[in-house]
Amino acid sequence: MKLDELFALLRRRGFLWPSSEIYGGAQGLYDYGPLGVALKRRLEDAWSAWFLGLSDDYYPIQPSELLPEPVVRASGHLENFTDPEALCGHCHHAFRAETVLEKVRPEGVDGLAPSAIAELIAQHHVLCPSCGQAALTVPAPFHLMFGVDFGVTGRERAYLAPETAQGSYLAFARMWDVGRKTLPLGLAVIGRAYRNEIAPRQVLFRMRAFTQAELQIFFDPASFPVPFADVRDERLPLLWAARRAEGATDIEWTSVTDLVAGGLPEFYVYHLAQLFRFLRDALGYPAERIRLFEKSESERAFYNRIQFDAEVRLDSLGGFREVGAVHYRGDYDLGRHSKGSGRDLTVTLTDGRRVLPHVLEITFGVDRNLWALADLHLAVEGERTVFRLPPYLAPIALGVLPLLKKDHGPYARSLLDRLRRAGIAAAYDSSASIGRRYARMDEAGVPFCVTVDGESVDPAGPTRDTVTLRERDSRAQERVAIAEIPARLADRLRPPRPVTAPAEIA
RNA sequence: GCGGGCAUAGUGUAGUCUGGUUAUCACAUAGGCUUGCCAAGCCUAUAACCCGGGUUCAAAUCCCGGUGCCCGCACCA
Repeated sequence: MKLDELFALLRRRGFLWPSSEIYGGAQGLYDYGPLGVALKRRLEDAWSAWFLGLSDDYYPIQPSELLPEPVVRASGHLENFTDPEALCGHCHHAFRAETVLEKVRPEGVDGLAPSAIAELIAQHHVLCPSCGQAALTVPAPFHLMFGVDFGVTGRERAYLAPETAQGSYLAFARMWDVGRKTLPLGLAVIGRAYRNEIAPRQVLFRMRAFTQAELQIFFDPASFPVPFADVRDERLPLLWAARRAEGATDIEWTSVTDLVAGGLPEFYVYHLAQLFRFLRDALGYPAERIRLFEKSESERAFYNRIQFDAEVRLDSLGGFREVGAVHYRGDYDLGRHSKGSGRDLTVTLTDGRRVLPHVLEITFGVDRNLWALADLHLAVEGERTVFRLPPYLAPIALGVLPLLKKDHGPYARSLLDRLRRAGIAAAYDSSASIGRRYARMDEAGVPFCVTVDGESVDPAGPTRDTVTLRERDSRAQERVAIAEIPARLADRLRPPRPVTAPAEIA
């Protein structure tokens, strides 16, 4: 489906729409409606079930979304947007103003206002290094982070977190004390992050406020044991940086054991495989639409030693898009915050060694994956539109429909209540024809419907208290006793957990 | 930010060039009749000219400015 078409459908059904819509919309901001909220929550629950299920030493936390200025100074985020840029109005290339002006002003341009820099460029007739035209302009400084006044004096600054990871680094010391004082220690955050993107575009893929699910694993660089047997038979769809440099774009399915033999650390490959499995097995992305894109040294941030982005091929966005990643960040983060806070963040292990833990980060874009779920599972099949979400992700699990509103409505109402009490996210619909209602349920991704008919309410008959249970994907119907419904659906409404290898028996 | 294109009910559209009655049609939505398990039919209802200014007796229509979206480029620690 094309982007416009998919977005229109999601908006019409109340999954999501542009924020401040009645004012024409706010760029890069989106609101979720009832179905969107429910889908997002189930996606987050599925993520938690999977990644917290990897180890008893991985814990959820919920850090603040507001970071005091010293924190973002230490993390490096503050310095990274202070470089004024010079843009060429002719060829549209962008350059660091400092680079362009290094000959006429060797002391640098730090602290100069954009207007002052523009004046320097004009005075010295600086030409565009790329096309040679005198068309350089200096736009107002671009702030990646949203800064806010903090405290009553207004002199202190705080920033909306540009990534949730920082909260985990800040919480590490506390969680070390709270926990079992062993490594590895994983901290999982599902939270909002904020970036003042230059050009928000492509709906949920470039937002100014978005939700990330991230797992930061702190580990001893000398030893990070993982249950590698759990993934030993897995093959991963890789796109190597070196092969890309040669112009190749084809995916190479490679076994995880070969990856380890090729030099990647076992702990890295294990978690990369788990991310791949989550996308394929829990979110139901077709394996052939997933690829693991290795970032070359120049493409990744300097502190990332190994980075593969998990990408999914989406028709609505015309190609592969990043939906998650695994970063080996070394000791960069704790090192920066150790220096910035003045607090020693090294820990003493049981063998007496003091180490500054390294970080493995598994990051996952919640909104992006919500979009990917819609792109990959929402299908127009002739007259029919079906949202084939895995049942445990469906916003509504069960539709309760009276075949005839008058005759079966009251019974269906009380059935609805009973099923809700059993913990099933059920919805009632009595309007229009039964076929139309099934169609609406299909479009909203409801995996199951029960229909109350004359047989259900027949006081004497043997079919009393039975209903037809309809499955979205097959449209098959079956007559079942009401009492059996919760048990029948329970397994299919629970998100999957990572598969573990059977214990080896000596 | 730059270049190009687009903007009419919830969705898709007619009307715009060539200004002129109450803005077209379909689907969707709500209620009713009918119907007894897959978007059937009939009746009724709700609902739109992106915003601001200008020209004109009169603007959805012409002009200017703005905003938003789409595509490409740039940007995306």
